[in-house]
Amino acid sequence: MQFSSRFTIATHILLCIAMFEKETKVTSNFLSGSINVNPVIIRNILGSLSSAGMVGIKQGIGGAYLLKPAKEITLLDIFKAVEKEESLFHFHENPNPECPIGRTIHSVMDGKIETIQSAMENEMKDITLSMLLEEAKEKM
Amino acid sequence: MQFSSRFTIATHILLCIAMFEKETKVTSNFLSGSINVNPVIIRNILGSLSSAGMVGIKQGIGGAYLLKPAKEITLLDIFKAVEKEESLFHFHENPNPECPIGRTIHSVMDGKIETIQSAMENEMKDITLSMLLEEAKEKM
DNA sequence: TATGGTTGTAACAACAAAGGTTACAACTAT
DNA sequence: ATAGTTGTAACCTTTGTTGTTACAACCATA
Repeated sequence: MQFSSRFTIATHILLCIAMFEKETKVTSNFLSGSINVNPVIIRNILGSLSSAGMVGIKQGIGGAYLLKPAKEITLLDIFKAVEKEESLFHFHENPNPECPIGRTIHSVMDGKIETIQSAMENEMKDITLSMLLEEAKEKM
Repeated sequence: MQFSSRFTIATHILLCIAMFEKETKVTSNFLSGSINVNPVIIRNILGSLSSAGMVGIKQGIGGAYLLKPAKEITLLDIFKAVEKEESLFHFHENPNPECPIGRTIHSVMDGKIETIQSAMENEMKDITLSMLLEEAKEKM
């Protein structure tokens, strides 16, 4: 099982906006061309990024723009904008309370799962859009 | 998007084996009772744990047993036994090479994704089955 | 050697999520 | 008024998860 490509697409979208918003109108069609996925999917993801307060979108005339400096947008922000699940892990729901393990597994595992998820989120929190943009520019 | 419950089920299975293998025959039916899922699903997951060298399963007579001390089985071992995907993240496949971002995004993001995944795996590597078993016993 | 409790696996089915597509009303600078 | 755009609804296909029945193969034991 993998995270959906919404996360990498959303990151790609934000990189494109950060890169091009000064010189051109960044529409869903423009983004569709760079990312190579259907413009409707772009618009949906763009909607999530907009709900999360990262981008603004110009009605009618079209075009998306950053609402925050790239330095203040982290991979965690992006991830949370497009992946709505609270927990990474799906716990089997009805362990048998008459079994000593079934009765205790939730209280044992819940904390571990939280620790694991936090480790991942902390790593994401340390990577900003501006870092990615700088790296991309170096490699062009 | 969440990981399948195979991971928590597999952990539950191993805890049950570690807890009960001395006193009773741990069959898929026995496990099914504690975990409260279909025995066939148990048998499939048990098969993955067996392929990964963590448990042995007695043909004909039935019953599963640990092949390693609980101290040497980590949550990462369990996770890898039941989740076969190499990467946690699904990357959109065909970014446009004619766009400067499309051309570079893979080389920029691949390393970040690896870092994030490693952070998670390192955390999993530090939690052993014996730790979970001790905690469970305390809470009984 | 026949039995009975197991395992391993095939073959389904139901359901949900991801990803894609077409279509179109609503919006707005020009 | 027009033309380009957004937001969204309504589909579709594919894949993965979870659950189920069925049954051949296995093996300790009576």
